[in-house]
Amino acid sequence: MEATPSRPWTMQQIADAAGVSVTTVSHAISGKRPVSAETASRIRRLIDEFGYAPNSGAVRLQSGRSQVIGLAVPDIAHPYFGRIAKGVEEAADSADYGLIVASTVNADPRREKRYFNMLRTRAIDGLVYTSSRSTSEVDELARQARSGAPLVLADESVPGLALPSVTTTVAEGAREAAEHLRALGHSRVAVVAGYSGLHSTEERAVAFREVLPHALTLYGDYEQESGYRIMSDLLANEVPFTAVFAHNDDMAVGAMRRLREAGLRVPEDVSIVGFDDFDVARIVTPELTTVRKDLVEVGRRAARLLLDRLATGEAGGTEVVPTELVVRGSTGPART
Amino acid sequence: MEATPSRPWTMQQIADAAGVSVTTVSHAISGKRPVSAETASRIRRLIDEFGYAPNSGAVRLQSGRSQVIGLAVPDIAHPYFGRIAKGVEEAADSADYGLIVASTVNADPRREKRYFNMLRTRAIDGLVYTSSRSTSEVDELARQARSGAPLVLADESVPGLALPSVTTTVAEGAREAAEHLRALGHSRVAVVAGYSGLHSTEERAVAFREVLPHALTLYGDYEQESGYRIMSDLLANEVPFTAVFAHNDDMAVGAMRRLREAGLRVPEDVSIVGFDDFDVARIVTPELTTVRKDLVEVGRRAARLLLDRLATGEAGGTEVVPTELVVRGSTGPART
DNA sequence: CTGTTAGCGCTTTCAG
DNA sequence: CTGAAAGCGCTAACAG
Repeated sequence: MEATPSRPWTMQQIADAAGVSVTTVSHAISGKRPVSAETASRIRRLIDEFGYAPNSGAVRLQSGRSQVIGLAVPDIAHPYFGRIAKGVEEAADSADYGLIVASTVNADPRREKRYFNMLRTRAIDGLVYTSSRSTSEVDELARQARSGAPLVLADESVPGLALPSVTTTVAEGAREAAEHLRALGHSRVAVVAGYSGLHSTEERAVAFREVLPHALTLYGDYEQESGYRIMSDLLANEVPFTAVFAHNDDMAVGAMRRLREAGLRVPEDVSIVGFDDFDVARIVTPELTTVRKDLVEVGRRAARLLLDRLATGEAGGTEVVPTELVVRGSTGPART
Repeated sequence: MEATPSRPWTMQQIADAAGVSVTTVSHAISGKRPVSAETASRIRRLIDEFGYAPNSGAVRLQSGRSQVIGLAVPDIAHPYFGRIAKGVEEAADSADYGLIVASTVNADPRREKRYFNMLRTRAIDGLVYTSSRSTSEVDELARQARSGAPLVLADESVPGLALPSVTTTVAEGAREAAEHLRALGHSRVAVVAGYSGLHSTEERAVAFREVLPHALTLYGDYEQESGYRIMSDLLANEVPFTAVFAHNDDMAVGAMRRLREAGLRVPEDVSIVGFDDFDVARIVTPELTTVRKDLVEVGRRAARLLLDRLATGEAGGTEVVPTELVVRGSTGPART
């Protein structure tokens, strides 16, 4: 089998075939200068026939732009980041930009620097960053921001970092969840929170307690197992509660599993509210009451913010995507 | 705020600062030619100090290579493709390649052509393709394959297309599932299959019937709802069966939901086997017996196959990743 | 061990 | 409306 595709056509070859100069071919393609109708159509025909496409390296070198943006995520396989990625890809694609995905897993220092390096080599024109908790990252982020690199934060803003960002109304969401529970008569509520270092985790915890001041807050790691474990601890210590608010659906499901194992019924004995509205929320029985977060939209807007900046040169501000409480079967009146 | 990052340093500037020619700087970086130890270290220091990184457009134009590969997936937000993407990214990253993700959703013709176009513009050096069912795609794929484009198929091979690919032992998986059910005494089994057009769907259906020849096969679309719907039809027609084999976990869960609504117990009345071993398999009650597919490994190997080809020029062959039957609570002895 | 020179394929002045 | 020519930043002969 032949190893390498045949050498691609160059603009010069199209020009020769059309009997014009490369300048004319270039302008016929870009439309930045008038070209006689007849010549233009001849060139177009030749381009189609040859299957010519301009060499991206040459375009990039000449223009200084790569028409590619980057997306840094901890784990592309996780549905949470997958959704953000989907939105980013969608917006990038419709602006005719490519999307390079770089994983930030494991805080591997080499990988950590990778996307910033892409920015410096001009492999990408800008970067959508979904925050991790690593402080070395935050330092680098701050440095890049100061140097004016086109950077947008998606989903998670970093306090003290004046970077354009797209977040969601997690505080409102948490407040709504709390009000929903309070309206059902719950007053003793356990909160299964996310990483304690994350800004959005704190926002939720604080907002929730504004409505239910005595909510007992325990921190997990957003994984199902931590919901399970925290619930185990609560049960082992005979902590009295009639409702649980988990910072994501996975932990809610973990908590629910533990409750079921303990012989407690949802929602008769304990009500549960999750966060995110992922697929699991509709798979468990009863279906989960949860706060929906439109992460695809977050990704879409983050990319648009970045693309706008690349187009206009003006760093945009901050956008907020609304959350929405979705009431399903996992919440009911407090047992009295 | 300043709009654009300051113009990056060029190799010439490093050379001037070091008092040498660009050639020497270039070789000091690449190591393709000896450079005096002293000069080399001076250059290295300057590079660090300036934060210099070679312009990727220039490198690309010069070398004809972009150090980026592409991944075409129907939907990056779907955990199925997210896992493949994770493996591909991992392998690409460790070979110092970037990864451009292109979505192929909705069979939008413009998007469909996009990654092939990237190949032609040399924006990517090769492509990992996860098959869709669109025949226009298959034609284009065949054309590209013939022209020797560096292409690797991941997860799904296309019969009649001699392209390097990485698949899984779905037939063995289906056979194992069938044997497991037969050993439990099941003989009337309903199969909730995937898209009828997909090669891997047929493979599973055929292999399953080799063991359980009378299995009634009904085609769905891999979505949970289709499992639900197919189960409804089966029930409405009073088709007798004691077990269900679904081609993925989502459809298994849909079928399970419908069974529960009909008052049937799993596994006492009906046993269920899924496929993939996704998170849902462990969330439902009882936990799902399923055939595990290591999609991250599929992605990893597909990328490696592609990268090897780019490095050596030799198109690799076909690799197969093993599946594994995972027995959990959703299967039990046939009701007699 | 180092420098000079010629491009890679394209866009964009500057001149018709 | 069209061309010639000068680079964009880098690598790789070729020549010391």
